[in-house]
Amino acid sequence: MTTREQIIEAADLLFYHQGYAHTSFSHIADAVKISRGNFYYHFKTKDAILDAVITSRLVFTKGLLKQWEDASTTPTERILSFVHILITNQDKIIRYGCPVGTLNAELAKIDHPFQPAANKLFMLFRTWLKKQFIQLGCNEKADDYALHLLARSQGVASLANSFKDKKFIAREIDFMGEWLKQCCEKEALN
Amino acid sequence: MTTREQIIEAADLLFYHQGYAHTSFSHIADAVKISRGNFYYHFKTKDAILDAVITSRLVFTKGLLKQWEDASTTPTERILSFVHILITNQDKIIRYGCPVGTLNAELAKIDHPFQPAANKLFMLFRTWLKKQFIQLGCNEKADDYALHLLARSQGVASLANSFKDKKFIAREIDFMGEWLKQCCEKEALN
DNA sequence: GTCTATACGCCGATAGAC
DNA sequence: GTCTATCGGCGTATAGAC
Repeated sequence: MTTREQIIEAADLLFYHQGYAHTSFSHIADAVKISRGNFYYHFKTKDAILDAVITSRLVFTKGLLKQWEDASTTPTERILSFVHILITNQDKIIRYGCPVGTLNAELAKIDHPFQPAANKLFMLFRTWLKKQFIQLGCNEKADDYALHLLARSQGVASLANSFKDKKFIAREIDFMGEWLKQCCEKEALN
Repeated sequence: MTTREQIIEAADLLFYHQGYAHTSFSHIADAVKISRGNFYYHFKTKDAILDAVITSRLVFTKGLLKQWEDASTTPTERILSFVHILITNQDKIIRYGCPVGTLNAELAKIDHPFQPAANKLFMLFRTWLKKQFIQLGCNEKADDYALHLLARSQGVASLANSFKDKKFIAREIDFMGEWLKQCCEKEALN
């Protein structure tokens, strides 16, 4: 792995764990075990690292969605794959929150020029979920439902992070499963 | 209003608008129009201001809940009062997110000793909502429903902040109203 | 209570040797 | 490509005059 890739990986993790504002060049340089001076050979500004981290996360997320796409045959199963990241990543979520949500919130708060770029991460999930709901037959409401499920997941991540409660996550996943079932039944009537 | 109170008010606003980490003594001193030196007469450390701000928000929130309690006669109406802050404060939420959620997220991320104190704000809403659901007749599920509604609100605030979308907020409020109606009907059957 | 002056460290960023 | 040395600015925090 090149030094540049190592920097992006370390910055990605530190931005998630400590937040963007709180992470300094020294933190990243220490993590990669290079000097601060060398650091500037690879990235001129802090924003340049953020840009690279967001791009890297976008690539990773596209791969993840593709993987869910290939692993399941029905849209319901695919939507449940999305919901289940709350379980898979529950320890990290309880400790650091949702990586997408917390980055967006932080950048929005300081009015950072890259907030729209970070929002593309949400957009990936939104359009992917919308596609699944269209396949379920909810044509006009597909985008509304996609945003709804995204919001529910964000809310669960946010409260799980504040209350440090795993049982709450499990309960909410059940609620989301019931809601999804209701959606399917409603569509079956039409 | 005393200088101390002015400082707390200015810090409260700045912590909400810019975040805790990003707000410096200079920012607050400028807002109150006092010198940095004078500042330290009132608060020795930055954490001391945070402590005062959290206490102030707790007092304000208790007053708000009491107000909702007095203004409505049915638990359903009271719960809807809670839901409607998303509309009342929608401009601020779109710009800065939820003041409770974003503070909790920020403090959790830097592992700040006052994160549990900030979580008391969520706890106020949780126990108040639980009380309303008990009055609705959902005894065993009251706390689950309280956390559920809190999570839904957090999710809406989070995505509204990222996508800057008012129509989304209105739609989700409708969904929450439907959900609440379903809760009532379910209890009426028992 | 309020001010100015000041200490000291960490920040992002640059210059230049190897 | 990697390093050390260094800059100017801002951060928290203190001392002491008024």
